[in-house]
Amino acid sequence: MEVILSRKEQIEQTATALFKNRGFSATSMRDLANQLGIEAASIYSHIKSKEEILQRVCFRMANEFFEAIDQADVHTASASERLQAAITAHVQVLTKNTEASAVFLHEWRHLSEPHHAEFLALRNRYEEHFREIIREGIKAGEFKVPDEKFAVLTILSALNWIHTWYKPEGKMNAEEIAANLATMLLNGLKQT
Amino acid sequence: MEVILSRKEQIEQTATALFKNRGFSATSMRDLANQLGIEAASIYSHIKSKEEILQRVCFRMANEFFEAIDQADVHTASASERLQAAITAHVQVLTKNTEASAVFLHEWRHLSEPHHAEFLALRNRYEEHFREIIREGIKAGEFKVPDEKFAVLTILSALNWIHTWYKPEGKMNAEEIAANLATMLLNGLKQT
DNA sequence: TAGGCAACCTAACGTTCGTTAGCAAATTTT
DNA sequence: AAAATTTGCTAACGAACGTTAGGTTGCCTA
Repeated sequence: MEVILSRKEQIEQTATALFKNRGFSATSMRDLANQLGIEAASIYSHIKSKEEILQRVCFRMANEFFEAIDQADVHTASASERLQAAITAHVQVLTKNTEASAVFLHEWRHLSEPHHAEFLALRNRYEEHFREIIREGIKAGEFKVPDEKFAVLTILSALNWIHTWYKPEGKMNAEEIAANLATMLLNGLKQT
Repeated sequence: MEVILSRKEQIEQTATALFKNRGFSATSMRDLANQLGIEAASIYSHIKSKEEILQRVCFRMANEFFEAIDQADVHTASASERLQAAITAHVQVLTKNTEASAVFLHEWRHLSEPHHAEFLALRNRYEEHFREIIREGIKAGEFKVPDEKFAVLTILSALNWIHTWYKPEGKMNAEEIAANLATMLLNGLKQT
C-alpha cells in the first residue's frame, strides 16, 4: 500500500527527517538536496523558502494534535476517562509520525514572526484543553493536584519524549504505550 | 555577593544563554561577541573553538547531576525514599542553572565525536542510577511498573521541562517543585 | 623599569549558506 | 499537435560563517 507523494510532499518528508536528526539550523538546503538526489537550487521549483517547510510541518502537526483530542473527547465522561482519552489521542499522533512530531516539539522556535507567535498561541490553546480536564477533575474531587498548569505541563512533558525512541516494530504498540503512560500518570508508580 | 568571573567563564556563561535561546547552530560567534561587547576574533584569545564551549557546558553539567544524586542517595532507605531523593537532587541542579541545563538537555547532539559518544555513555550511566532504584522498588513490592526503562525515561522526561519556565522569583521554590513532582510521579493525579 | 601576559583589535582567509536567474527537457493537459 | 506544467539543471549572487595571523595596549610582577 504505497502512498504516492507529490514532489513537494517528498521534499517535506525528507526535510522533516533531517530537521529531526540535526535540527533546522544545522540542516542546509544542500544537505536536503543531496538526500533527494537533486541540486539545491532545484528545490526552489517546489517551495518558496527553507522556512516554509518548517512552517508546513509545524502547523500540519498542530492540526493533527487538535483533531485527535477533539475526536477523542467525550464531554459526558469523568475527568479521569477524558484525561486518559486525551493522553491516548496524543500518543497516537506522536507515534504515527515521530519525525514530524520531533520537529513540531523542538524546531518551532526557529519560526519567524508572525508564525512564531501564532504557533505559541495554538500550543497554549492545546494545553488549555488539558487544563480544562484537570480543573474539572479537581472540582469533582477526582484529582488532587497542586497547580493545574503545573500538572498539565508535567503530563505533556512525560508524553513528549516518546518520539525519541518509538519504533513501529518495537515490543510495545501505541495503545499499550498510551495505556502505560496513563496508568503511571493517574495512579503513580506505587503499588496500591 | 558578586562572584568574580574570569573572562573565559564570562564567555561560557554568555554563550550558554545564547545556546539555550537560539540553539547552538543558530548562534554565531559574532552574536556571542556582540553580546560581550567585543569582536568575534577576540574570543579566540580565550577558547580554542565554538564547540569547546559546548563541550565544557555539557560535561560540567553532567558532573553536577552525578554529584547531586550521589550525595543525595541513602542506600539503606526504601526505594520510594531513594527515588524521591534522586528527583529532588535532579530538580535542584535543574533549577540552580536553568540555562546550562537547557544546553545539557538539548544541544549535546551537536558535539562531534568522540565527545558525542562519551556524552551518551555518561547519560546512560546516569539513567542507570534511576533504573536501579526502580528495580529495587519492584523487587521489594513497592512499585508496580510495566518496564523499568520506560518508567525512568517517563520520570526524567517529566522533570526535564522545568528549565523552560522556572524563575527563582516564582511562587514555587525548587524544593516545592521537587516535592510536587515526586508526589505526582509516585502517587499519580488521583485523589486517594 | 623591564618583561611577560592578558585582552582586544583590524584584516582577511576559505567555506558554506539561502536564494535567484535563466534555461532545458520531459510530461501532462488541451 | 500545441500549450502548459512539472522538474530539473548550471552558474552565480551577496551575505554570513568559524577561524587565523599579526599587531597594539595596558596592567602586573620580577
